[in-house]
Amino acid sequence: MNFELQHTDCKSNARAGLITTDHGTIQTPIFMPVGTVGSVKAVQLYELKNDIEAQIILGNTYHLYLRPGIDILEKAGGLHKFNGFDRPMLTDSGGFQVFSLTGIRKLTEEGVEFRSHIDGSKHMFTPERVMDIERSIGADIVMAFDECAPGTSDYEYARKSTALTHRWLDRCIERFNNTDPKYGYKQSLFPIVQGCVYRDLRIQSAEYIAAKGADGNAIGGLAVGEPVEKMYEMIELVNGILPKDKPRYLMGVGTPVNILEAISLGVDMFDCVMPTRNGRNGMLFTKDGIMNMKNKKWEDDFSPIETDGASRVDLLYTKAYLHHLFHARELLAMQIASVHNLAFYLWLVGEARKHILADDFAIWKPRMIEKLSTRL
RNA sequence: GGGCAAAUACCAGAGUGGCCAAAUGGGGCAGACUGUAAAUCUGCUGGCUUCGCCUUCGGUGGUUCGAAUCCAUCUUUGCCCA
Repeated sequence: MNFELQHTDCKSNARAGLITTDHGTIQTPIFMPVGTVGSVKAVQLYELKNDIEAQIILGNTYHLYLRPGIDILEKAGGLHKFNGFDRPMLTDSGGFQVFSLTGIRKLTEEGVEFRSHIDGSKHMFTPERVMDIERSIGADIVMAFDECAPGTSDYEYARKSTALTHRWLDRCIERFNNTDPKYGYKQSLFPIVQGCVYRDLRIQSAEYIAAKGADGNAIGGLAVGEPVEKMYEMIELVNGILPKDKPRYLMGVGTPVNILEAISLGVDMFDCVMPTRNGRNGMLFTKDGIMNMKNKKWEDDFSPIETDGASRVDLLYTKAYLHHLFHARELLAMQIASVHNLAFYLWLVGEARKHILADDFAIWKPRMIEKLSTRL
C-alpha cells in the first residue's frame, strides 16, 4: 500500500491524497461504507459501485469469523471473491465488539474471551488469532486488535486499557510480519491510537503508534460517549503527532458535520454505520439538512427526494412515496435510504477533496456545516 | 314474528361492583441511533389551569356510599328457529 499526499489546504490541516492498494486507488479524504458481515446492508453490489461509487468498504473480523467462518472465506479465496467487491477493503479487528459486547466478553492480558451473539458459544480472540483471521479474510487494510474503551472511562481504566492496546499491538505486528498474505496481494496493518479523552494518554499513544512506521494509522476510541468537543480536541492533538506522510483513519465517525470537522483537522479516512443504520430507520442526510422520512410532513410532498442529490434514487422517487414505504415497512424504503445516504456521504467527502485541492476548503466548510445541521 | 348473544378509546380486544382514564396488540405521533448483537430501541397516544380535576366504556332511566361492570328499557349488530 502506498500513500501520496497530494495537497494540504492552506488554511487548515485538511489533506487530499491517494491511497494505492493492489485492488485499486482510493482518493482521500474518503468515507468507507460499513459492510460488517461482508455486505453493506440493503445495498446491492451494482449500487455500491455505480450509484454510491464506493472506493473501499469495511468488513468485520468478529462477525465474519462467526459467520460464515474462516474456512468458507478461505475456500472462496478471500472476502473480495466471496462478496464480489473487487475494490479495496478494510477489516476491523473486533476491537469495537470488545466495547459493544460488554456482558458477554471477558478481557485478559492474553486477549478476549467472548460468547457468540448468535448461538452463545465460547470463543477466544488474541492479537495473534485476529491477525490470522484477517489474513484469511484478505482485506487490503487490516486493523490491529485493540480495546475500544468507553468514552466515559476514568483515567486509571483508560491508562491500563491504552497500555494493553499497545502490548496487543506489538503482538499483532509480530504475528503480521511473520505471516504472508494468502491470496497473492499485499495487506497493510494499521495500528490504533487510544487514550480516551486524556491528553497525556493520547499523546503517549500517538507517539507509540507513530514509532511503528505503519502504512497508515488509526484513531480509535472516539464518538463512544465523550463530548464532541473532546473528540475534536483529541483528533487535533493526535494528528499533531501522527506522521503526515501516512493516511489517518478516524474509526467509526460520524455525522456529516463530524467528518468535515475531522477532515479539517487532518483526517483522511472515515467509516460509520450512521448512513446505513439511520437510513434504515428513516433518517436521510441531504445537502440541505436532515429529514426524518417517517414524519407526517412528507405525507403529501411529491417532490423528488433530493432535487440536486448525489444519487440516481433521489430523482427516481418522491418524498411522499418514500414516506409511504417507511410506514408500510417495505424493504425498498431501506434500500433507497441506504443508497441515498451513502451516495451523499461519498459526495460530501468528494466535495471536500475538490475544495481542498482548490484551496478554498476553509471557506466552503462552514457554509456546508450550517446547512448540514438543519432539520428539515 | 320468536329466541339467544354482543355493543369498551383510531382499530382489534381484556376488564364483569371500588386498586379503571380503563390491560395487551395494532395503528398513529415524535425522539434516539457514530470502528452494526440494531429492517432496532424509547416516549406519548380522552381533556385540562396535569403531585390534582373534569368528561368517557351504544342511548335513556334506575339500584348502590360507589357502576364499563347489576336491573329495566330502547337502538344497532351477529347467530339460531319460523
